[in-house]
Amino acid sequence: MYWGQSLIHELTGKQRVSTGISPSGPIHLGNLREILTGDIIYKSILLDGKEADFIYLADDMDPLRKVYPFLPESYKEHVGKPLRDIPAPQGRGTYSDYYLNPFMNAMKSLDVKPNVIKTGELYRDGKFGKITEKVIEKKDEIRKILETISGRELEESWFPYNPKCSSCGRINSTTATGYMDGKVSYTCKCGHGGESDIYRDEGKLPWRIEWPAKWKILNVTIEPFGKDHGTVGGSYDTGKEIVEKIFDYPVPLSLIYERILLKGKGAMHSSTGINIPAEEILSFSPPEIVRYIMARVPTTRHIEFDPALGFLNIMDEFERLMKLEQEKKTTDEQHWIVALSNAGRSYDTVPDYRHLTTLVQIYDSEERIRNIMKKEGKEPDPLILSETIGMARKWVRAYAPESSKFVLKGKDDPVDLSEDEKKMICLFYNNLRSVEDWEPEKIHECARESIGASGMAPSDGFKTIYRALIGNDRGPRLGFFLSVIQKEKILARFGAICGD
RNA sequence: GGGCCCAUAGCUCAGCUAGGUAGAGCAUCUGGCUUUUAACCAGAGGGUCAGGGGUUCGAACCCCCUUGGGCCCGCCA
Repeated sequence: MYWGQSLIHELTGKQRVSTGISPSGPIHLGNLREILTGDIIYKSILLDGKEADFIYLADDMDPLRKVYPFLPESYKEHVGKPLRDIPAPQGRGTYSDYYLNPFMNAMKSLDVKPNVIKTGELYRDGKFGKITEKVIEKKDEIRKILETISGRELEESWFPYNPKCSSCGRINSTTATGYMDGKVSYTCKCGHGGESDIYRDEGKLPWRIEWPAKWKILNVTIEPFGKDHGTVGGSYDTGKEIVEKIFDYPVPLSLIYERILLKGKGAMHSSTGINIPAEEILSFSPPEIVRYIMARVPTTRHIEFDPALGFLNIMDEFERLMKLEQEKKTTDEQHWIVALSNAGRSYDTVPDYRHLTTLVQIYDSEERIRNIMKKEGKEPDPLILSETIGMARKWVRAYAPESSKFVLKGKDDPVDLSEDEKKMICLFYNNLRSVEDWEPEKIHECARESIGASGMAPSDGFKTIYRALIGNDRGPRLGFFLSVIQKEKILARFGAICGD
């Protein structure tokens, strides 16, 4: 049974899947696993014939933790302020929106359409007010839960609500000094003191309390999260206890997902620079493949992502699977994987990516490539083709191994050939001139005959031809390769070599 | 110190929440097609399922232990 299906199979009643990412930096492929796992589960529930909805929380009330490597030193003064109160590193708007917006676009192209909720707005609208009253009322019980389960001791001055200083704007430098009628009084390290209204965005609950509070006020029933939260004594453990004992709400079903590693580099983190931003991966990978990468394996397994040849293999695997699906030969499990890889557009028009990586190295013109594919009997959706051509170009430029790249030699470029090799090339050249139909098979046959007639071993003959054309011992399948290049161009090159 | 995941053919992995004769792709070898950016077709060889113990008529699968590897674990998220 498909992993997504077995997970949700026994659930009853309407489900609400919740995910969230703190928009503190560029969102990368590793972070994408959170939201895609949520989306896969949400859609699995629907596919299983049950009711569900899907929310995404942008935690823009979270404070900036530190000056990340990608930020200017001047951001030091913003450390401790909520992300939604900090200016964007570039351009206008807020820090949180600056990183959130590109991510939203990425989500859209991945066909992930949750109900987006900004945590800051929940605070602003007083949604956390009532539950915060309860938290403060039961603060001793909560303290005990946190201390017992997480095994750490809280400071004497600990208070389950962090007021935001109305003077310096930080929420990590205040100390609560009292509570009365929905207002928390505080003093701040900046010297200021005041009151913070828990029914407004004048402070926030600490993470370990905010999380279960969100479950309760948003009626969450299932939530995926990274393994770091799932560790013993971690925030899921304490959240579970708090939500049940204090908030009287059943703990949501947990779904712990493993990390995504970059092949040969290690786990993806925004801070280490080992990562591929979401926009970047979508610049060379069709969205279906990004979904497929997450959908094909259970969440408990780590994923090693190889953007070079490994990516091409995943592409092939996916295209093969698509073909099976079209022929209705998929197993139940494969069928689910196909359904969950869908990015909201028609699959049968996704073009042959590997093929395109060769074509884009020969032609700049999209029109040309389109015509060639047409001649081969493939007619992908024009829009998708054009998009995928751009992706294949990007892949060749940025990720392809050297062995997968080539440059067609110019007519008069020098080439080092022995007498025998030259003789064979010229024989091929002469034979090629009489080839009427400029088609892969005909050309290939012509090459074989010419090599044979020259007395060279086939493998040496092909190497020689590639050397003359691209200065390399290997190249794309010869017949196909020459067929997509103008005959005159090929003849001109060989003619020049033969002194014709 | 604690937790999660992984260990199955040379390589990458499936099979483990149905316990019932060990699988796929690639690689290798044979035959066909007188190579081709990891070509295609037909076939073959290849495994002490990391090791040990337990449960069972029967274990890759369930339980315990050991070994090796990956990741996570103050606060904050």
